[in-house]
Amino acid sequence: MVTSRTSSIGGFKDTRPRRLVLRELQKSKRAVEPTELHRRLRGQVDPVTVYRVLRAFEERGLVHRHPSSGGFALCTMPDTSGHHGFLSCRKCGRVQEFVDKNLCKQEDRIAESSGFTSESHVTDIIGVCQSCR
Amino acid sequence: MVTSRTSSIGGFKDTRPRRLVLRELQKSKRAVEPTELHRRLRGQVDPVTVYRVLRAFEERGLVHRHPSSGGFALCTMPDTSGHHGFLSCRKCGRVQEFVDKNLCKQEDRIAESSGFTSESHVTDIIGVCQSCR
DNA sequence: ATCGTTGCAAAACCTTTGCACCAAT
DNA sequence: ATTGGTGCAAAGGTTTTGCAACGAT
Repeated sequence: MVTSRTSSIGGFKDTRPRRLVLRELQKSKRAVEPTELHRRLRGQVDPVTVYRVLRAFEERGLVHRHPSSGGFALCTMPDTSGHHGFLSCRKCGRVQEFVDKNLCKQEDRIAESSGFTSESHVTDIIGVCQSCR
Repeated sequence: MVTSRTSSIGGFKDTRPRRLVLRELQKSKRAVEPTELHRRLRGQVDPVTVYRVLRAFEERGLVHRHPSSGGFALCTMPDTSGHHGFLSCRKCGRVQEFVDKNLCKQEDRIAESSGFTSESHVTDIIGVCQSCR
C-alpha cells in the first residue's frame, strides 16, 4: 500500500515536517483542515510550515482539497486527470474517494448539451457511511 | 427556544442592504465572493452586513456557495432537495446550474454500492462555456 | 411597540511574506 | 556546495462579535 517515495522527485526533500504532516493525514482517513493540522502538530511543526507543506503536497498531486469541508486529504486514487469523486460521511467525517467512468461520461454529456467544454469535474456525495448508520 | 420559523416569510425583512446585495448577485450571473461583494458595495453597505445578509440568504436557500470558487450565487433552480449541479466556466467565471435526474440516480447508486446512504450531492463541472471558446 | 437588522469599532482568525539559518541531496 | 525547506516575527486579509441605534412590520 503505502510506498516509501523517498526518491528525489523534482527536488522534493524528505524532511521531518513533511513526514509528520503526511503521517497525520494518513492517520485520519478524512479531510483535515490546515488549522486542525497545526493544532495537532503543535510544538512539532510550525504553523507556517504546515501551509507550505500542504501547498507542496498539493502541487505534486499528493493531496487535494475536499470540496464541502475545505480540508485536505491524501490522494488515494491514481488521480486520473481531474475527475474527482468523494463520498463524505457527515457524521464521522470520513472521506472516501471513488472513480466512476459512467459518471464522468454523463457529466461530459451534460456539459456538451449546454455548450460547455468539460475539462474536469468534482462530485461530492454527502451522506452517512456504513459504520455510522 | 427557537421561534416558530413558520411565519409567512419567516421574519424576513425587506431592507436596503438586502436589496442591494440581491441586485448585485443578479447582475453578475456568476459566483461572487464576499470580499468582492463588499468591494462593489463600498460606501453603500457595511462589509459586516454583507456577511450577515449572505448568511441570512443562505439559510433561506436563496443563495448557495459554489464549490470550486467559494463564492456565492443566486439559487436559480427550484432546488430539489440537495442535488446541486454547476457548470463553471474557468475563463469568464460564469456559473450555470443544472439538474439531471440520471446523474442523481447514478450518484445514489455509487453511494449504495459503497455502503453509503446518500443524502445530497454536489457536482461541479469545470470547463469553458460556449462564448468563451 | 417589537424585534430583527444595521453600522461602527474592535477582536479574532487564518494565511502569507520576509529573512536568516539549517539540512537534504 | 547547492538549493530547497524551516522557524520566527510580523504583516495582510477576511470574517466574526458586541453593542447601541434604527427601521420594517
